[in-house]
Amino acid sequence: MRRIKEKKTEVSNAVVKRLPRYYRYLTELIKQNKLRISSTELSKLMGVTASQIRQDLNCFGGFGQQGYGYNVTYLHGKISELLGTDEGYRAVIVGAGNLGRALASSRMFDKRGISCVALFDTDEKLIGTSFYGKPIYSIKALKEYCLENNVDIAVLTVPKDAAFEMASLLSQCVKGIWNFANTELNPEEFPVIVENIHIADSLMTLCYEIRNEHSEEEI
Amino acid sequence: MRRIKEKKTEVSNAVVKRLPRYYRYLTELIKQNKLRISSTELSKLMGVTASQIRQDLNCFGGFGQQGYGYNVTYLHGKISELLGTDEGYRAVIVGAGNLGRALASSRMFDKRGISCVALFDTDEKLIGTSFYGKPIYSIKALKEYCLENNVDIAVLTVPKDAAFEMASLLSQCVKGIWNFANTELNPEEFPVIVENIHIADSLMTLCYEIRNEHSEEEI
DNA sequence: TAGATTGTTAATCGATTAACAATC
DNA sequence: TAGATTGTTAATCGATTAACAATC
Repeated sequence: MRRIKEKKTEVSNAVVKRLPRYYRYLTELIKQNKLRISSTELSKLMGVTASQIRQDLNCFGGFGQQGYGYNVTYLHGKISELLGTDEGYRAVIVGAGNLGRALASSRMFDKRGISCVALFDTDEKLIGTSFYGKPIYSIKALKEYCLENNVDIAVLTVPKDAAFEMASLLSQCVKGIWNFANTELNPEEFPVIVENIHIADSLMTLCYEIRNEHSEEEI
Repeated sequence: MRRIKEKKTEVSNAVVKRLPRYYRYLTELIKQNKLRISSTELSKLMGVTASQIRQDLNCFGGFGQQGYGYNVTYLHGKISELLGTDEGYRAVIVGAGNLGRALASSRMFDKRGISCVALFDTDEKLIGTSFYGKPIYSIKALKEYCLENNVDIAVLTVPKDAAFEMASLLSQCVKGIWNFANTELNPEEFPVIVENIHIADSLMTLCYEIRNEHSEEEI
């Protein structure tokens, strides 16, 4: 029998949510042919403290070198690994409406080592066609397709009312659901990883800030 | 001379970012004809503590009543107000690509009291046409249009390279920029409210979790 | 070696939770 | 009135920052 758990006292959610941002900045630095960077320099670029950067990275092990800083390519590689970009994850988009198609046409997946392999919909007019080189299949074929093709991730862009049922089905054939449907899927109810995304929440935050900025002046 | 500031010791960002979620749950409760709700009941529904709900709401004043709880419609109205849904904000979409059109076709804006009035692009083939009843204009007309039509919000869905220049222009004619471009606009550099949104970050978080869930088993 | 910068511990800060008096 | 539940203060918890010894 092996050891019980790897997790080094379980990395906090706050840290995990910052990883993609590090990933983006490091990708940019590589493009600029930057070879090394210190936590202080990166902190200025990103608008965070150097302490936070060192603390964050050390949750996963020592990626830097005293007196030198961090090797940009090496660090980028390590963070990519943490985020699973080298796992060759495969994704499908469930719901070929405007949002589903916008996601399908973006280079977001490719850039992160994920293959977006197909779309699924109920619309007979769409089934059998393709979009940006990706086939659109009937939702009836979804489960079988995912199991046979080792699909890891389902991007859920169906109408609210269909979301729960679809998530139940997907729980049986994928590892994670990226949910754009305008309803929250309670992660406890599904035996897979669920990430709910509510784009409009950020729009409302923006409105809150606009409103507050301007009401201050009136007082 | 009036008082210096309204702000009741400035509501924390953590609280503000939770408001849209309360808003969504309350909208749902109204649909279900629920008249009143206690913080305990709502906490179970949302998977947070009752303490947090009461604490959050009290940043903005007493919306409840001892011994009774919260009137759903009243509370929904108060939160709507905080989020500016009754301000009649007007938005334009800058960039009529797949994402821009997906946003333009969604009911997200209407549902939150925001009028999405037009799209802008550089593509001559699109200029002069309309999409979901919204006109598509040349980006050359952007500034003048925003000023003349009292546009409050610009949704930025242009390619990365054009984002900075566009944001500088928009700073002169709108109150807030909702930035989907794959680059971060430093809010300090622009004299308007900027909300950067990186959809793919949430996808990467999902990948991180999938990867960690499954690697645990191997140990 | 001297200088730089990490890794890591300890101190601080802020956010969350618990508790309960106020009051409907 | 008695019961329920808020508003609010105090206690706890966790996350961020500061400091510095380790070391490249």
